[in-house]
Amino acid sequence: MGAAVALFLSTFVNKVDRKGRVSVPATFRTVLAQQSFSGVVAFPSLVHAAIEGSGIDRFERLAEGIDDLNPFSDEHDDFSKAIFGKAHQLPFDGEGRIILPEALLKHAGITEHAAFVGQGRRFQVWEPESFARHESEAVERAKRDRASLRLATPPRGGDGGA
Amino acid sequence: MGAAVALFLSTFVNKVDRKGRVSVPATFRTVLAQQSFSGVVAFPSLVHAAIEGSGIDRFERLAEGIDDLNPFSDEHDDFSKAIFGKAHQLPFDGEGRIILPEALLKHAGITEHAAFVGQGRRFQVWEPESFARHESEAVERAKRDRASLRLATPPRGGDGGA
DNA sequence: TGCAATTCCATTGACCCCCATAGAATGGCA
DNA sequence: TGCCATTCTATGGGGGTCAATGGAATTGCA
Repeated sequence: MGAAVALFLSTFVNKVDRKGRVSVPATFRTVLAQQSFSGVVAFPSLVHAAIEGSGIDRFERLAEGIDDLNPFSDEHDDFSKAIFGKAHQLPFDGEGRIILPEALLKHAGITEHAAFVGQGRRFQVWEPESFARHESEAVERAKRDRASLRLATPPRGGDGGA
Repeated sequence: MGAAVALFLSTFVNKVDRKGRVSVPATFRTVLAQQSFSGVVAFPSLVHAAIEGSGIDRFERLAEGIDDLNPFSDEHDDFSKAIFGKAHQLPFDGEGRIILPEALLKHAGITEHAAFVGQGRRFQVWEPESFARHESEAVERAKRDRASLRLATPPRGGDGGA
């Protein structure tokens, strides 16, 4: 096997069992297992009904930035509460599963299945149907914005384009 | 045991028993137990009705920082009184509990339950309901200002780490 | 000797480790 | 090229362990 790529790619839907356990996709696991904490760090997305996930390394760096810059500033205090305060360390069990805490499940509306969506350096976990809707809406928005973008472009002198 | 993570994450609400004892969350404890003093250093927050907590190491660094910068300034004097003068060293008992001093309990309005809020390199202890109110505001502000967070994160290339 | 604080012990319930199974993917071999 | 063996992933379940909590016993101090 080649060197594992440190990126989270593609989407996997796994089952949440009766105990609340979910298998983290194997390709995600190989990225996460290399880090100083063997598991996932997860917190509720500030904008979506979804869970944001990444390895601990990302958080260590974030903490450095926040703490070193200004340990007593109010803005950083807010961010700390919104992110660190709501983050959870979710260790892998022997089979590479994690347990999603009640608060996160609720925030994302997850019950039976969880969709792991790769986003490069991090990933999100969604309720599958909710994600499907979000995805199609995103496409719709893209379409619409694309149109308005054209209308918005000021008519340049010269040729109108191809 | 996995590699210990040097970050305080999540929020835990624990009970304060009749003797004033509170269990420090186990994940916090593992961070704190590695340090030169096995316990918590706590002082009243300068801005909130909450207790600021961390390990002794961070406190020592803070002391160095303050002292090195300007040992004879008024600022230094004020800081020393506001923080060092009101700080307490709270040792763990055999079960990993601490006793919060009366002054700190009163400052935070804590009676029956205490919420330990992870903030990365440090943490805060709140009265749970009081925290719930504060938290939703903090999250709102964080949402609004979240663009600036990106600026705070140090631009780091992906280091593999060992 | 009495009060307060610390240490020790006990209980409960949640979580983690171990084992087991099925299906898919991979590789080897004829 | 097709079949079989091996490996790995996803999933299910049971039991041991540890964390949180309460109370008793012991120590220290006035």
